[in-house]
Amino acid sequence: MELTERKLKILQAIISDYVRTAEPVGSRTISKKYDLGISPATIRNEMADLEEMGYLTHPHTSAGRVPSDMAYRLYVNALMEKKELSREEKSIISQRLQSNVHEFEKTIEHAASLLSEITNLTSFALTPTKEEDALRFINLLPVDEKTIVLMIVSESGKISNTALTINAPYSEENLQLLAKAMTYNYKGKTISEALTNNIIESFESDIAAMSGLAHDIMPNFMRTLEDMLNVNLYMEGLSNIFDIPEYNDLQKAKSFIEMLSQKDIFTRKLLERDDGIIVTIGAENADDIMNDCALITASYHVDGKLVGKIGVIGPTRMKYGEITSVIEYMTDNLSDTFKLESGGNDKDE
Amino acid sequence: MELTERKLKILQAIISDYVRTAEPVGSRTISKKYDLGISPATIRNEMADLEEMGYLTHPHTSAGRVPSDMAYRLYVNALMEKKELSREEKSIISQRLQSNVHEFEKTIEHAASLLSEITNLTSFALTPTKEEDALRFINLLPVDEKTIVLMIVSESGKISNTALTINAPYSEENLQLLAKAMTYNYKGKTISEALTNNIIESFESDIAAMSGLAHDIMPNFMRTLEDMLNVNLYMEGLSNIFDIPEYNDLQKAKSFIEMLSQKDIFTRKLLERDDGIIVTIGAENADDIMNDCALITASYHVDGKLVGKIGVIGPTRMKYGEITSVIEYMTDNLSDTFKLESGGNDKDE
DNA sequence: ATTAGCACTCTACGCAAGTGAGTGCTAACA
DNA sequence: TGTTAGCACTCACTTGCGTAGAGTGCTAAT
Repeated sequence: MELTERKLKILQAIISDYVRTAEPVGSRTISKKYDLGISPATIRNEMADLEEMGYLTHPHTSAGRVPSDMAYRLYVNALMEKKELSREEKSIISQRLQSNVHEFEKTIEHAASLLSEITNLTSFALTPTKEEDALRFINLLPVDEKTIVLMIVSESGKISNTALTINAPYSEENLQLLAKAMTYNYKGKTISEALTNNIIESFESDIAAMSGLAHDIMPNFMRTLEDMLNVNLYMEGLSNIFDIPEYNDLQKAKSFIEMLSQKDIFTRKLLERDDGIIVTIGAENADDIMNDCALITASYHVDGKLVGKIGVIGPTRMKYGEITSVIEYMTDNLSDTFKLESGGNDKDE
Repeated sequence: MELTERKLKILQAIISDYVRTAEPVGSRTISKKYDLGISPATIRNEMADLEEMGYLTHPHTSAGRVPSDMAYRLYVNALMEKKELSREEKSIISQRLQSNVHEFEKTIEHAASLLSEITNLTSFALTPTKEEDALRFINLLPVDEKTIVLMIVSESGKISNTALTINAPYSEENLQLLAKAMTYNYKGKTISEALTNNIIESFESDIAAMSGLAHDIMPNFMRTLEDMLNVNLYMEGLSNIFDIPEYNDLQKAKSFIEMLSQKDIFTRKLLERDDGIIVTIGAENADDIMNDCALITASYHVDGKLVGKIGVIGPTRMKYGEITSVIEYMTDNLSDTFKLESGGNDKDE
C-alpha cells in the first residue's frame, strides 16, 4: 500500500494532536480541527490503512488511534519541522548558560536543569569523556615529611590530584627528577594510552633511590588516571514525569525512576550513543525497560575535541521538533562557550 | 490522665504492629497477638484513653488505631530498644565500607547506598563541611607561559586546584615567592577565616612585579576557597518509596521526590541539624512538606574534626530501633576509617 | 476494674446499568 | 471509483447500590 500525500497529512495531524493531548485521536476530531476537507468516514478508511501499514495502533476497538513508534520515526525523519527558536528564547538560553561559566561542572549541571525546565521532561548531562585527553604535565610536590601530592594536568585543562603517604624517605630533588621523568614519558599520550603503559619496570633498574619512590607513586598515578576518565552524570527534572499521563501509574513511575537511578548503567548507555543529535524511539532503545521511552541526546564539544552529552528522556509522545531545536541550540552554545574558555580558567571538579 | 504501665505496653504493641503492617491496629489484634492477658474490650478502653491523651489517632470510626507523632516520639525517647546488630550484620557493613576506602567520596556514596539497601528507605550522605578545615599549604605551579596552577592543600588532606590564565608575564621565582607569602599568611587559618581576609591590599604596595600576579591570582584563590566549602550530597534508594504504602499515591510520591530533588534546600536542612544521632518525626520537621516524614541523621567525623552526615528519610512509620542502630554502627565505622586514613591517601574529588 | 454482648459506623469491594466516544460496514451519492 | 451518511456495535468508564467485614463504643453483667 502506498503512503499517499493525504495519508501523510492525516498521520501528521494525528501525531500532532496526540502529542498535545495524550488521548487517542478519533476521526471526527481530525476532520473538525484540521482542515483537510474530507469527512470522518474517509479519514476512518485512511486510518484503517495506516493501521494496517503499522503507523497507528488501537488501544481497543472503540478508541481513537495512537501513533506507533514507526509513526514517530517517520515523523522525526521526514515530517517534522525544526522549530526556529525565537530571539527571546535564544537569548534566555544563552544568558542562563553564561551565568556560571567559570565553573565547568556547574555549567553542565545548569544546562541540564535549564533543559528540563524548558521541555518539562527529565533531562541529563554528561561531562566529557577524557579518553582522548592528553597528559600535559605531571608534578610531585612535597607537603610534609610523609606526604606528597601527585598532580596531573591534561591538555584540556583538567587537573587531578592525589595526596600520597610515602613510606620511604624522599628528597625534593628525587621528586623533581621523577616528575620530570614521568612528564617526559607521558606527555602527549592520552589517558587511555597512559593507562596501558606502566613505566614502573623501566625505573626498577634505574637509580636505586628512586625505585622505592616510584613504587609508592605509580599505583596511585594509575588510579588517578582511571579517575580522570570518569564522567559525571547530572540529572534534573525527575519529578516532571509525575505530570506526564504516560507515567500516571505507580508501576510505570517506579520503573522509570528505577532505571534512571542506576546511574552507572544509564551513563554507559549514553556513552555508547553516537555523537550529534540522536533520537531513539521506543523499541529502538535496545533496553526493554526503555521500550516506552524516547531518548534525545546531543553532543557538545570542549576545546573542539572532548565530547560530552546532554539530552532528555520521556514518553515516545514528545515534541520532537521543539526539543531537538532547543538541544541543538544549547549544545552549540556550550561548544562555543568551552571553545572561548579553552586555555582559560577551568576549575577541577 | 496517667500513662500507666499497661497503657505503655498497649501503645508499644500498637506501634510495633503498625510499623510492621502499615494497617490501623484493632483491639482484637492486640489481644490476640500480644500476650497482655486482657480482653479486647479492656484494650479498647485503654485505647480510647490513649487517643484522648494524643498518642493515637483514628482514621475513621470503624478503623483501628494509628500511632501519632507524639507516640513515635515517646517510643524513640523511652520505649525503643536499640537493636544490637548481629556479628554477621556488622561484618557485612564493615566489609562493604572498607571496599573503596582509598576514594573518600566513593566511600561516602557507597555508605549511602548500603544504608538504603539495609533499610529499604531513601538514604543520603553529606560530605563533611570544611569550614573548620585549616589551610596547610598553598602552591603556584608553572604549566606553560600563560598557565599556572593554583593548588591548596588543607589539614584534612583535601586538595583543590585551579588552572589560571595569567595575563602578565611571570617568573618562576615570583610564583614561588607569592606562594610562600600566601602560605605564610593563610597557614593554620580555617577556610572561613581565609575567605574574610583578602591579602591583596598588602601586596598592592609591595614589590611591583608581584602586584600584577597577585591581582590575577587572588580572585581565583577566593573562588577556590569557596568551592572547597561546598559539600556534596549523595542520595540513594529513591525508588524504594514506591514500595512503601504511605506513598502509594502519585501525589504523595511526587511531592516526596520533588522535595528531595531540591538538593540545595535539602542540604541546607541537613547542615542545620545538630551532630550525633538526631531523629525528627512528622511535624517536628519544621517544613510543611516533611510533615509526613521521619528523618534520622547521624554525623561521622573525618580526622576527628570535620563533620559529615548520613541518614535516611521515610514515613513516620519506620523501624526506629533498627535503623538508629545501623546508622550508629555505620557512622562509627566511617569515623574510624577516616581516622586511620588521616594523613593517608585521600583523593581529591 | 474487667469483660461479654450488641448495635452502630464506615470503608472496601463487586456488580449492574447507563453513557459516550469511536469504530467498521453498508449502501447511497457525485 | 472515491467519498460520505447512516447505523449497529464495541468497549472503557462512571455511577449507584447492596453487602461484607472490621472495628468501635456503650451497657450491663461479672
